[in-house]
Amino acid sequence: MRTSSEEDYLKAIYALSYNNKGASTNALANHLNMKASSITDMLKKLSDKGWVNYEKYKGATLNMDGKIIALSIVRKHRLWETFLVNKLNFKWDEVHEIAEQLEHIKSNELVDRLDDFLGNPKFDPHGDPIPNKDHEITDSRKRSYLSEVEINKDVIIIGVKDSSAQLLQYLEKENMILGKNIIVLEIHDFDKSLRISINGKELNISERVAQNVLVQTN
Amino acid sequence: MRTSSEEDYLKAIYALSYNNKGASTNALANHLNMKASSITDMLKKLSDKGWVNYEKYKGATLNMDGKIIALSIVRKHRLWETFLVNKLNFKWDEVHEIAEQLEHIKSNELVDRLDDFLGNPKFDPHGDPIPNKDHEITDSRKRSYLSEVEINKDVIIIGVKDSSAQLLQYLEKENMILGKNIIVLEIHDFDKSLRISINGKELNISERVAQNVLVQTN
DNA sequence: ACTTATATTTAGGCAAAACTAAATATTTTT
DNA sequence: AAAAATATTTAGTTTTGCCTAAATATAAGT
Repeated sequence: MRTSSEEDYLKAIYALSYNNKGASTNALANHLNMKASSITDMLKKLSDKGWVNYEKYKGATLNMDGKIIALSIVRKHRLWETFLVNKLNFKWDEVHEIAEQLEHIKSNELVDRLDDFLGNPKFDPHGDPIPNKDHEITDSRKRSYLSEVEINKDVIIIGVKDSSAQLLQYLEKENMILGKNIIVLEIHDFDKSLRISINGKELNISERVAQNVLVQTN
Repeated sequence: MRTSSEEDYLKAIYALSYNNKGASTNALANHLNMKASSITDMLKKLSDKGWVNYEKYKGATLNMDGKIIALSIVRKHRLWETFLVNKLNFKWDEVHEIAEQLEHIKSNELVDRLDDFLGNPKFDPHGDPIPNKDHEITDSRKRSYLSEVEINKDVIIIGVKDSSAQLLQYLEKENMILGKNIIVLEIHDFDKSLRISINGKELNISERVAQNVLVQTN
């Protein structure tokens, strides 16, 4: 058995691990809004429980068991977000906090039935892939940030990097919502801002925004 | 703000309070599977927080604020049970434990949207009334236990008293499920067991079972 | 009413998960 | 390579919510 708190740590380590590099104590403390000493304590515990590889001063990586748990939490989080948006008509910027709670509900049966009820979605409302029952992510889409897309290529919005309410509300206002087609018309040399076409309308957006909008390019 | 644990206590006090009589320490300890000393601790705390009237050796009652919280938890529990049965096709004996977790999810918006999504049900799958947004229970049905129904009266199953898996599975097997019509044909003097008619079929059930089946009599 | 039984509270303790402050490692800069 | 800066760990506390054991209050039986 495991606590919600332990699950949060495993998810954080998963989120902060890139290309086989582990998550550092400070990165975790920052991500989880806790003090570094609390992280050290918990990493020892997670290591004792056999979910995490931890060596003093060297950060933490997930082992197989830990990764499976982390992916099952991510799966639950993204399925619940899908439920909230698709069934209860929440906006995509309103669901994160609630899903943070729902992801800790314990019942495999529940998750799998929810998955079926939603029609076994492959992606959540933010465009992030949903791990399947076997904890695998099979995402065949070619994705990149809008800031890196070549000119005149037709792309589809599939998500955001920063999912803060501010950004999501901005996108909403500009009608840059999930599933919309976009063409990058021009990139201004001066500030790297973009002129894009969406719904036949033209629109300028900053580099900052473009760096946070995830698009499908194939 | 309040913890899940505090919510559990408030719900328990609500459940154990009959006709203006409060809940005793031991009754609460028994209901919550805890030791009496733990109950005393928490009653003091809940009293300090202004939700509970507590006097040493005299048990606890909910005040207005406490009652509203308890009813909001009951509301969430019963709405989630309805969701699990009506939307995810769980059986009514499988949902209690999951609903015990879901009832602690914090978001008024979520509860109200869930309520709408389910079509504002008045009763949960066990036949218990669901408090509305204003924490009111408006149950106009005349209900009684099957053991108390007069002979030859046509009644409808609306719930159970004991919601243990054993009983629910027994009822399922005998096809005594929610919404079914029943007529009590005879009550045997010897052991107070009942011969009933359900779906045109006749069937004997024990007094014990009849005492736990809730029916609508009007 | 007095004794026994039961219920409740008090006192002290423990584990989880956070914290602060101080000590120690590691990394970076000069 | 030494000094300074940064990162991490250790040691000791705190709060929450439970526990056990002992003390006290209330209720029941004769």
